[in-house]
Amino acid sequence: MKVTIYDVAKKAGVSISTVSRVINNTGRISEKTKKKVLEVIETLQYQPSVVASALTGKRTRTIGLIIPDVANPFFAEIARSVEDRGRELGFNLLMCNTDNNPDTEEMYLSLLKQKSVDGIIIGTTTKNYTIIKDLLQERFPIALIAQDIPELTIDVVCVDDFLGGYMATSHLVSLGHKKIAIMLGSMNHTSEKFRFQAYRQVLEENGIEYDEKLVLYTDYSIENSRRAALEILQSPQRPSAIFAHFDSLAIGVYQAAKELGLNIPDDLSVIGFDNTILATIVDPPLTTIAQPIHEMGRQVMDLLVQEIEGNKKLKQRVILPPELIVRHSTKENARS
Amino acid sequence: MKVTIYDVAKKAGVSISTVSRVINNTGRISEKTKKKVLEVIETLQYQPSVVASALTGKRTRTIGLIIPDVANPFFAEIARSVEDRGRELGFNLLMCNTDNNPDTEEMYLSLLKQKSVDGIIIGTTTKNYTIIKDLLQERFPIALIAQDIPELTIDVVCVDDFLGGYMATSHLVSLGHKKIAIMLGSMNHTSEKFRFQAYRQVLEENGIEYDEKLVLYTDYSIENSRRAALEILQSPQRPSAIFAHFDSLAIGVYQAAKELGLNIPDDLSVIGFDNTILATIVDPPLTTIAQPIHEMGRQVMDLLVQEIEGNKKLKQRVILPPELIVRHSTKENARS
DNA sequence: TTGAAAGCGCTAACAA
DNA sequence: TTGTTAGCGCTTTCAA
Repeated sequence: MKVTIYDVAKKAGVSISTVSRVINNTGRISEKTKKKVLEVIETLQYQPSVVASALTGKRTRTIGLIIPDVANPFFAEIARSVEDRGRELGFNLLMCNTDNNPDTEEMYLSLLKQKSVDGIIIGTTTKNYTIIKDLLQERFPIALIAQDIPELTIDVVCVDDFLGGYMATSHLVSLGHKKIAIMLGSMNHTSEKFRFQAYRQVLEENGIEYDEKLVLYTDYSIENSRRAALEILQSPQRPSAIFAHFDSLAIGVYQAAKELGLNIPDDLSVIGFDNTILATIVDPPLTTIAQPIHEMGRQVMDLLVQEIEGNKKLKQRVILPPELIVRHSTKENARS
Repeated sequence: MKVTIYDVAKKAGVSISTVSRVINNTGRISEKTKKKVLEVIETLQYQPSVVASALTGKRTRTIGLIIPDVANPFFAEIARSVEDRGRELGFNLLMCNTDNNPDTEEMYLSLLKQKSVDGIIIGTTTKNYTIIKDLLQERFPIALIAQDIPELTIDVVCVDDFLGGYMATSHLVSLGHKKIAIMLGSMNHTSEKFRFQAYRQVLEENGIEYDEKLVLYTDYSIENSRRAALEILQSPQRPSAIFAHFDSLAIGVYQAAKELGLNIPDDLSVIGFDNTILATIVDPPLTTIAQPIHEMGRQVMDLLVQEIEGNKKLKQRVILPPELIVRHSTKENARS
C-alpha cells in the first residue's frame, strides 16, 4: 500500500501534524524531531499526496495550457517556454489542444476547473468570451498568450503585432516593392487585425494604393496558402512581394513559387512572421518578424503565478517588441 | 464558494449518496429523483471535484507524458497524437520535457506519482532503469513510446527500427551508393542501435566494406549535424550518400551541402528518418523513413488505458512498420 | 430506492 | 514544541 503521513508519524513516534509541519516547513519544530521525521520520510520513501493536500485547499501546482495545436511549431515552442518557466516555479502543465474549436475549448475549460488547476493560460483565438468573463469574475487566475482580447481586462502577454506588421511591410516597401500581397490565416485573430492595419498604414504613408485583391485569405494550412499563392502569382496583379502572417503560410508561398518556376527572392520577396524553426530551414532562409517566444512564455507564467499567489492587484498587458530578422527571402524589387 | 455535492443534495432534497449515484450512474435510482437531481445539478452548475473523488480512490484521469522536448517536431507530433487519443478516452496529459536529462526525468517521475496520475508514457531515451523497474514492480501503469528497453518487460509501441534502417540503407545501395555515411544522435538510443545494425547488415549483404570513418556522431542538434557533415564532406572519404537518423539531422546535412556548393541529390543523396513536417518543407523535399506517428500515439494510449483499467494481463510490444517515403533528396550515384 | 456514516490523506486551528 | 481534531468533497459499504 501507499505510504501515508500516518505511517511516517507512527514510525517516527510523533503525530501527523508534526510530520505535516516538517514537510511544509511551517511552525516551529525542534531540530531533533525534524531530523528524525526527515529520516523516516527518507527510509519510507514517503511522498505526500498532492491530491489530499489539494483537498484541504492547497494548490495543485498544475496549470492548464490551452493552445490550438502543439504540432504547430509556433505553439510547440510556446508550450516549451511556458513549461520551462513552470518547472522553475514548481508548476506542471496540463496540455490541451483545441484546433480552435470553441466546443473543445469549452470542454477543456470546464474540465480544468474540475481538476482544480491553479490557473489557465490560453493561446487560442477563442470566441468564448462569456466563459472567460465568468472565470475572470470569480477571480480565477487566467492569462492570455500570443493573443489579445482588447475588450477584456485580463493578463496578456503578446508581441506588438501592429509594430510587427509595420516592420514587415516597411521592410518590403524600403526594398522598392509596391505590389505587396498580404496573406492572412483568419480575420478573427486579433493579432492579425493589427498586422493588417499596420500593413495598410505603411502603404498609405508611402503613397501606395491599397488593393484588396492583394489580400489573401487562407486557413492556417500550408496547403491552402500554397493554393492562394498559386492563384495570385498567376493573376494579372502578380505581387512582387508577399507578407505572410505566419511562417507556415510563407512555406506555402515557397512551394507555389517553386511550382511556377519563380525564384525567391529574385522574382518574389517573401516575409513571414513568428521566426519558428521553419524559417531557418527553408531555402532560402526566410526573412521574418521574430516573436520573443521564450520571453513570452516566461512572462505569462510569471504573471499567472503572481495572480495565483495573490500578490497582484492589477491585470496587465505585456506587449513585447518584435524584431525584424532579415535572411534571404527578401530583396530589392527587380521590376521597379 | 464552489458548489459541492452537499449543495446539490440539499436543494434536491436528497442525500449526498443519492447525488453521487446519479453522477456516477451507479446503483438503482428512481427516474423521478434522478431527474430532479440532474435538474438541480444543471441549475447550480455543479461540477464534481476530481480531486475529492480521486482521494477516495478513483482515477484522476490524467496521464503523464515524458518526452525530451516538445519543441522538437517529432515529439510535438507524438504529443499531439497521444493527446488526441487521450481526449477520446477521457484522459488529460501532463506534459514533461526532460531534454533527456536523467535528473529532470527522475524529478518528474516522482512528481507525477505525487500528483496521482493514472499512468505514465515515456518517450525519452531514459537511463533510469531502476526507477522504471520499481514502477513496474508496484504495477504502476507505464508505457514506452518511440523507444524500447529490450531488457524490460513493459508495454511499448515503436516503429521497427531495424527494418527502417534496413529500408533506408537498401534504398541508398539500390541507387548505386557505396560510400554511405550514417549520422547518429547518440548510441544510447536503442532505436539508433537497431538502425545502425541494419545499416551494417545491408552493407555486408551487398559486399560493401564497413568504414567506421563514415559513422558520424552528433548530439541531436542541427548545428552539430551541420558541423559533422561539413567535416566528412570535405574529407578524403567524402560519401556519396548520408543516412541521417533523424530528419532534423538531415537538415544539418542540407546546410553543410549548401555551404560547400554541393547539390542535393546530384552530388549527395540524403535520407532522413521520422517523416516530420521538416521533411516536407526543405528543398529538395527529403526522402525519409516514415514513422506512423499518429498510430503510435493512439496505440500507446490504448495500451496504457487497458493497463489502467486492469483488463490486461500481459505486457506487449507493438512494433509498427516504417515506410520509405521517396522524395527528391536521393538519386542514383553519379560517381559510380 | 434511499440515507447515514466511515474514511480517503492531508492541513490548520486550537489545546496542551 | 507538539498533539488532537475537525474538516476538505467525494465514494461506498451497510442499514433501513
